[in-house]
Formats: sequence, structure tokens, C-alpha cells
Amino acid sequence: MTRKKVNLAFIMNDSARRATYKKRKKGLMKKMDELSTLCGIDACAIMYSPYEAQPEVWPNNSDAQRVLQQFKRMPEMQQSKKMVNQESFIKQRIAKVNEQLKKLIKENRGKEMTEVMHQCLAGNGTIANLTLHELDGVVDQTMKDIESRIESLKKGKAVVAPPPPLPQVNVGSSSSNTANDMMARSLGKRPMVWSWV
Amino acid sequence: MTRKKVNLAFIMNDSARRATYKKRKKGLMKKMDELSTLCGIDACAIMYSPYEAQPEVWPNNSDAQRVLQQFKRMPEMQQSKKMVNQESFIKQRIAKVNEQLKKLIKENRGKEMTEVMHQCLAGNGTIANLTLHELDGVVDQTMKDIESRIESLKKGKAVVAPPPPLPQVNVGSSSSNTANDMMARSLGKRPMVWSWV
DNA sequence: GGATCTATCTATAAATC
DNA sequence: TGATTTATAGATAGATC
Repeated sequence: MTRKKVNLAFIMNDSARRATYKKRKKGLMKKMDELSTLCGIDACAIMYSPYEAQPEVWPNNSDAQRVLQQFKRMPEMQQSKKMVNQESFIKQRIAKVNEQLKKLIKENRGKEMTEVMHQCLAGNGTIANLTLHELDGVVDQTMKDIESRIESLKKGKAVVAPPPPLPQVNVGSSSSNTANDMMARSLGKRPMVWSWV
Repeated sequence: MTRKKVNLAFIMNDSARRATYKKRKKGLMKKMDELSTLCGIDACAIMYSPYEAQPEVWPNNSDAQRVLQQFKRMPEMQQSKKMVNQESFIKQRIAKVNEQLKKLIKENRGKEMTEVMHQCLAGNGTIANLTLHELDGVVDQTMKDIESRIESLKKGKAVVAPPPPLPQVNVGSSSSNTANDMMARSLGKRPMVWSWV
């Protein structure tokens, strides 16, 4: 995209292709990171590259493990409508719960502000000690709110019309046959995965 | 990335966030497409947004499933740790968010101190009315404000426009960088993970 | 091959419709 | 809201070491 408008076609030159891959992969990951940060969404990407072989984890292994388990579950979801629906319901629930959390935080901030102002103007009370102790109370209450909310969402799930399942994949019959797959397989390369938890 | 340098933090305004998501999702998918075409790699991307019941995938469900299927066959890693059930998944999630809540509230206390000082200087209160303890808090916070300001000025590119003299606490739905940053640090930013399996 | 450096191209934040 | 426009920040092709 510079010095020349890019010709959107497979780059025949090996080294040029490799260079482009490295640059663009970096840019892509940054974009994913930004999207995730700006919009607060869960996202992940998987790619087979013939250039990378060693497992690389960022920022740490445990977070990666959890996401990868999700990935692993995914294909199995196809086998059962119930499972797929269950999964999507959970996603929705989480989204709703997070919305609520956000509201609670906003409210809480307002209340704290008022309290602080009041204390300040009244000239009594110790602000530093006030919040620390009440902190746990606030968090605990939030926790309870969320949990009860989850419970109510769970009870209501049967009523809600489930979204359509993902298309089935023919698991048994074919290994993938694209040139890329074949190349990747023959090279014994592993897919690179990145995701946001 | 235009009209203004983007503030890399969770977008508090719901409609703005949604609009940004739509635009950037489109851009990301285009980038994926280009990378795939130019470098001939096999890849897929999945995004869980609160705007769609089903995750949005690139290039399409079946291809993504195929890649995931491949991925699933990858040895050990997944097998090593037992699957988390749905319930504990949500609990984990909530725990994480609550950790962030605590952090947020702590940060908010810092902002409160700043605000207290402002109030006093504005004549709505008097320094004399503060206890010694409160005074310490105010002074400490002001010190931190100044220091962090110095830090950001040091590492920030000279191009970046300086933030307002002192960070104000925003109670309402403000779009100020301060409030935005704060909330984003607590809620928006997630760790990015990528790995080869 | 990889790190750097620009000149350009592209993505996109805000504004406007 | 969503589509369109516009002005600018950001990504990156090709060159150079």
C-alpha cells in the first residue's frame, strides 16, 4: 500500500512474500488488539504460516490455555444443536452481565463522588479510610447482583427462541485439500493462534 | 485514525462503539482477505460481538470450522487441562471483571482526591477544613498526577496534544479522555494471546 | 533474511446528510 | 441508526544497509 498500489494477488517472489507476510501479520494483530480494546469484544484468529514453527504465547500461558479449550470445544458444538445454542446463550448472558456491570460502576462512581464531596464540604470524616473498607462491600454486592442476574437469565432461557445453529461440517470424509493446507502439512507446520481473553 | 488520533481505550459511548466496531470489523476482514490472498496462507478469524448472536467469522463458517478442526487435532496442549464447564467459565469471567472493578475504584479514589483539591481551590471548601489525613491524600494524588503527566510527556510523541491541566473526575457520560482511559483500563483492555500449537 | 526509512496508499474518526 | 463525505492518522511497498 505504498510506493505503489498493491496488486492483490499471490506474491510469487518467495522473499517478498515472506516480508509482506511478516509486516501484514503484525499489522493485523495490532488491528485485532485495537478492535478488542476499543469495542471490548472477544476475538480470535488462527492461521497456518509456513514461517513460524515454535509455540509462542503472549501474554501468558494460562490465559492461552483457557481460550484454546474454547477453541477445542467449538467443533464439537456442531454435533449438537443444544450445545450450540447453549454456547450462544452463554455468550449473550455474559454480554448482558457486562452491560449491567458497567451501569453499576457508573452508578457507583456517582455515589462515591457525592460522598466525597459531602465529606469534604462538611469537613469531617476520613476519606482515605472510608472507601477502603467499603470497597469490599461494594464489590460483594456487585457480585451478588451479577449472580442473581445470571440465575434469572438461566431460568428464562427456555422461553427464548434459540438462534440457528452453525452449518455442519463434514468431519470424517475429507482432510482439507487446499494448496495451503497441503503445503502446511507437508512442512509439518503448526497453526499460529492468537486471541483475546 | 482520522480527524483525531485515536485514544486506544474502551469506547464508552454505546453508539460510537457500535459504529467503530462495524467499520473496523469490515477493515479487519478485508485485511485478512488480503493477507490470505497475497501470501497464500490458510487462516480464519472469529469475533464475538454483542451485536450478533452468532460469532462473526472469516472467511466463512465451514472454512473456519475446517481450520479449527485441524487445530483441534493438534496434540497435547488441549488434552492437558480438563475442560472448564460452562458455569465455572462464567464464574472465572466474573471474577476477572471484579478484579478490574476493584482496580477501577481504587483509581477513582485518586481522582476523588484531585477533585477535593479542586473544590477547595474553587472556594467551595477550605484546606483548613480537611483533616491531616485528607490533606496527605490530596497532596499525594497531586504529586502523582504531576509525575504521570511528566512521564506521559516524556514518552509521548511530541505531536500528541497535551491533556487538560489536571484530570477532572467525570461522573456523567462524559467522553473525556480521563474517564475513558480509566474505564478502559479497568474494563476494555484485554490481554492478547497468540501461540503456535 | 532482518531492521530502518519514507513516500504513498489505505483505513477510518468525525462531520454531515 | 446507517450511508456518505472528508480530512488525517496509520499501515506498508520498496529501497537501502
